[in-house]
Amino acid sequence: MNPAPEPKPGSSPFPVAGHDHQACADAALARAAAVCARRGLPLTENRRAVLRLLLESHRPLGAYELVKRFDWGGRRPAPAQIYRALRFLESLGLAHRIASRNAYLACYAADDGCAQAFLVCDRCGAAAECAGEALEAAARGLARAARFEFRAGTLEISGRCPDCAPAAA
Amino acid sequence: MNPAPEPKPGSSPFPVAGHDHQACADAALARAAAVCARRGLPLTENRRAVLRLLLESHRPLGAYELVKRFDWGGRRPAPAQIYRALRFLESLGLAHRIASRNAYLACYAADDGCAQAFLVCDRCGAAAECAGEALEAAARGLARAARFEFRAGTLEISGRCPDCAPAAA
DNA sequence: GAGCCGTATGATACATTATAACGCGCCTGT
DNA sequence: ACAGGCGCGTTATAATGTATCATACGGCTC
Repeated sequence: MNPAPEPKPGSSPFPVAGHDHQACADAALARAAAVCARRGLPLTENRRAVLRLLLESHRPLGAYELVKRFDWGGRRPAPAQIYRALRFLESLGLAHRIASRNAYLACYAADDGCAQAFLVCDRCGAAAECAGEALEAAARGLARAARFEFRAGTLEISGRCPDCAPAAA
Repeated sequence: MNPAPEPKPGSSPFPVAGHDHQACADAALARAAAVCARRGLPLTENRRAVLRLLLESHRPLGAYELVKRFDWGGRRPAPAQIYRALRFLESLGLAHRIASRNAYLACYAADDGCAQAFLVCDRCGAAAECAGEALEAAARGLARAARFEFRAGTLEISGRCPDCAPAAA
């Protein structure tokens, strides 16, 4: 749906202006390992590899894009392989599915069970995750008003990231 | 992803307790006709039929579910037919895509360009659309904080509708 | 160590969801 | 009339996601 070129190397991946990509990815990987350890679940080579790809991209990637990028000594994994890793990562909150794009984004900060928001740039595909009390409150308020039992909520916002906003429509 | 039985005939389609389904659908169809007329776009037989199916169901339907239900004198339309109608309806805000379900829901109230929310029952598949200032404000607030140019936002909340909440997990 | 069980893997096939492409017919404006 | 645009109907195909099954590997008990 979105051929979206990789964001220009120089430009920030949009959430933060001066952003140390490598440090950010390393930290997230370490955190992921800790999360898995705490739960006694293995962060296997496959899972780690998929997470690394997501972290390196810093934007949502489709499952088949992951298949393409997965360099596995010449061969390529079957889709199921990737989906299994994604499901695992999602179940632990280490990655999120961006439903409106059929794509998956690595998680950089743990948020348990609360409504989350994703800002996805229409132009370059960059995405940021965020959450806040206001969103949480709004989501729960809407649910309560409808006598609906809230379980989880995801807000997906499309628009233009700071790098792309000035550019032509 | 969700075989979801049609909600029991007696049970309310969840947003409202005493809900006149027929009147609601008729009103929505009339409103749709008005919207199309105002824009000078034809609400053709196909489009009307698809919208009617969505309205009659009162819950999100997949495109292929619409294909199956589309009674067309014995034959069945090709998916493209349905997708065209859906795209048209969506572009006019007469239907919405529920990305997390790959399904489409008829719209019962016009909301232009603001953040919308959908409450979708995990169990029976019933769905309600709602919107509110709090959500709108939260969405715009998150975007502003990230220096992100807001275009549109959709909040999809999963949980249990009033009919299903009391039922076992 | 031998057998057993649970989980993750690797592979094939398949299901589901969505779009591309093309020609036809209908309407509309001139 | 007739040219152009649009929606339709159709075929084919792309993109996305799952089911299934056999295997491998690690930990456990005996």
